[in-house]
Amino acid sequence: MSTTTAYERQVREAGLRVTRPRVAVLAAVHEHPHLDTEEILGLARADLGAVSHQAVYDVLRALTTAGLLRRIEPEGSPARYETRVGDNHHHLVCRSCGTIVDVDCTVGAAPCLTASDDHGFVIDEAEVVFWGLCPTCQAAHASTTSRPHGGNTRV
Amino acid sequence: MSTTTAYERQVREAGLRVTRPRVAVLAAVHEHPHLDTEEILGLARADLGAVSHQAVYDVLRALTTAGLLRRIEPEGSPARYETRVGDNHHHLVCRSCGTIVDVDCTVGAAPCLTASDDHGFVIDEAEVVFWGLCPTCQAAHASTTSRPHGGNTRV
DNA sequence: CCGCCAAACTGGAACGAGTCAAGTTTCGCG
DNA sequence: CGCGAAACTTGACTCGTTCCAGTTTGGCGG
Repeated sequence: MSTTTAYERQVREAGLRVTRPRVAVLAAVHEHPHLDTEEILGLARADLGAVSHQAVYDVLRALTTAGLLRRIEPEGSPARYETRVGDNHHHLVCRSCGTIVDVDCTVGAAPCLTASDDHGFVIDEAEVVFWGLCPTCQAAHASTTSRPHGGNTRV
Repeated sequence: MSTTTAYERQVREAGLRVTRPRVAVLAAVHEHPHLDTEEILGLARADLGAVSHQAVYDVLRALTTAGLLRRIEPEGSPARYETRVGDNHHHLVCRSCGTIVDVDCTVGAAPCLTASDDHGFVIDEAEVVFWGLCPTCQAAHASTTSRPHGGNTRV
C-alpha cells in the first residue's frame, strides 16, 4: 500500500501543502459524497484520532477554493461537500429525509441555461436542484400521512 | 383610501387571521421582493412602529406555508422572500453584490425538469439558480481585478 | 542536514440567523 | 359581548460557522 495516495498528489498539485487533515478530509468526502461538515469531522477523527473543528473548516475551505471540492448547500441544510467538480451535474434532494443524489442533466446541452432575459448579467453557472421524495420516504409517507406538503408544485 | 386592502383580503382568503404585522409584512415583501428577514423587519417597524423579531419570523412562516410567499435562500445568504408564487420563474444572483432578479424560464415547458435518472424519486419541483455578475459589478470588477472567480464554469 | 518562516493547526470565544418556551394580548365566531 | 384559539411579546438558547491569538509543522534555502 502506498502511503502516497492519489489524494496526496491531488492536494500537492493544487499548490497546497500535504497534511494529514487535508488528505483525510479529501478521502472522506470522496468516499462519502454529500456529507455535512460535522459528519466529515467525524470521519476525519476516526481516521486521524484527533482533529480540531477548525482544522476541518479550514481544510474544507482551502480544498473548495482550490477546486478539489464543491460545496453545496440545499435550503435548510448545513453545507455539504462532494468531489465531483467541473462536470455538469445537479442534485436531487428528498424533502423528507434530506438525502441527496447526483443527477446528470440529460437534455444535451445545458437546458434552461439561457434565461429568457439576462438583465445584463454575465451568467457563469446555472445550478439546478430537484426536490422530491426518495423511494424510502414515499413508502413511509404512503402508509402514514396522505399528503405532507402543500401546493406550490409548479416548476 | 380603503383600509381593507388587497393584502388583507389575501391573508383572510388564505384562512389566516388578519393582523397588522401580517398585512405589513405582506405589503413590504410585495413592494420589495427578495429582501431578507431583517430588512423586512425594518420595513414592518417603519410601518407599524413596533413589531417583535419573533412576530416577523412567525408571519413569514405562516404566509409561506399558506402559499402567499415563497422563500428563497441562495447559498451564503440569509432567507429571502417574494410574493410571486405558483408561476414558473427562477432567479439570477450576482456573485459580487448578491442582487437577485427574477427570470422566467423561456424554453416552453419546464426544461431541465426531467432529470436523466430520477433514482426512484418523485420530483415535484426543479429550482434553478443562475449565478453571474450584474452590470454594476461587471463595471466595478473590470476596472479593479481582471478575473475574480476561478474555473468551474460549466453548467 | 539544519533552521527558518509562512502556512497550517489548536482551543476557545464570538456571531448571525433562526428557533423554543412561557406568558399576554387580540381576533373573530357564536 | 364574551370566550377560546390563534397570534404576539420578551428573552433565552441552539446551531453552523467564523474570528482570534497563540503554537506547531512542512518543506525550501543555506
